[in-house]
Amino acid sequence: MGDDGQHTERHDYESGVQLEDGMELRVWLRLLTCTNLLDGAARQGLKQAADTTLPRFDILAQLERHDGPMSMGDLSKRLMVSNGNITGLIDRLAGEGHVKRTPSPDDRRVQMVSLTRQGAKFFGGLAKHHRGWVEGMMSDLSADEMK
Amino acid sequence: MGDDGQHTERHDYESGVQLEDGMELRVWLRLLTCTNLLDGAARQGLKQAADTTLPRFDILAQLERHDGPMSMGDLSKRLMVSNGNITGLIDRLAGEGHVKRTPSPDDRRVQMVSLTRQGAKFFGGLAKHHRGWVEGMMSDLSADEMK
DNA sequence: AGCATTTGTTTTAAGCTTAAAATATTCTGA
DNA sequence: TCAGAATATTTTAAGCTTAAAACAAATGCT
Repeated sequence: MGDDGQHTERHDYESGVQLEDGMELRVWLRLLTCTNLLDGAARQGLKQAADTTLPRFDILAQLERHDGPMSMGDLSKRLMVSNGNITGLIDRLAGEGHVKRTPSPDDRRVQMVSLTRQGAKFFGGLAKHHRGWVEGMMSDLSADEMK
Repeated sequence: MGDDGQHTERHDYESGVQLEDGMELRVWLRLLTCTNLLDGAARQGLKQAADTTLPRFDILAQLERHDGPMSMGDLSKRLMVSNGNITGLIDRLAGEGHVKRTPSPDDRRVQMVSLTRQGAKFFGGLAKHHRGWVEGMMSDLSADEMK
């Protein structure tokens, strides 16, 4: 397959005429493309390793770090995504038995979410795998650069 | 590439137990969150300014830059997304009158996509607006850093 | 107490994304 | 020539995401 014939193509838009005109725009688009690629790689890894997804991983990570139940709203704020989004993700994670919902005793509007034992165990293995992957990818960053 | 990676890890014992343990993972998650936020901001801007989306913008940008029809496959490779994805996006852009499909005369499997006059005009205004936005966001990057 | 506002969650509608299956067409080698 | 492999696109099923509407419950004000 001729997948690698990109060198010739790359030449024509990085050395083009309006270099300074669209510079920021191009950086921006390139940046988006890069993060999309990394994202895709992570997604594939999680899918293959444990048949799960990045958003679910994020939620498990958040719950594990918090060490105690969190409300739907807490999760929504912490992960900075819409609350409707959290509802669906927790539905699926609960269906898999990784988390459970418990109505708050203080406020009947609130659902508290916590890791099940199974979920904690699952995340343990997952984090180990994923950490290795991320470390490999970041091996060229020093500790300072990370900050 | 492994300049100083090992050294830093070895000397991290002084700063708490799990600091080095989850560092990369945390950087990774933070990074994802950040790009999601930027992405969301861009999405909102495009939505409000022109009732369009980032993926559609990307396609228009690609078509404008290429200056001539591109096949579905070209777009798919260039934007590095699945071809099924392109199909849907082009459907919508065509519905809006911004692009048009033309069967290739050479290969009856191929659909060539090109900007309509309306699409080119639309993208003109869009790029102007979006460039301003991106420039504002990148005002703290030097030209070297962009590369 | 009673009514309006606010807050927490879910539902809905629309769009983005992928992987995999289905189609249609072209290319290739016996 | 013609069957099988490769290529280009579309379709399908599933999941993620958001904004906005709908609900439910708590809070505040009079």
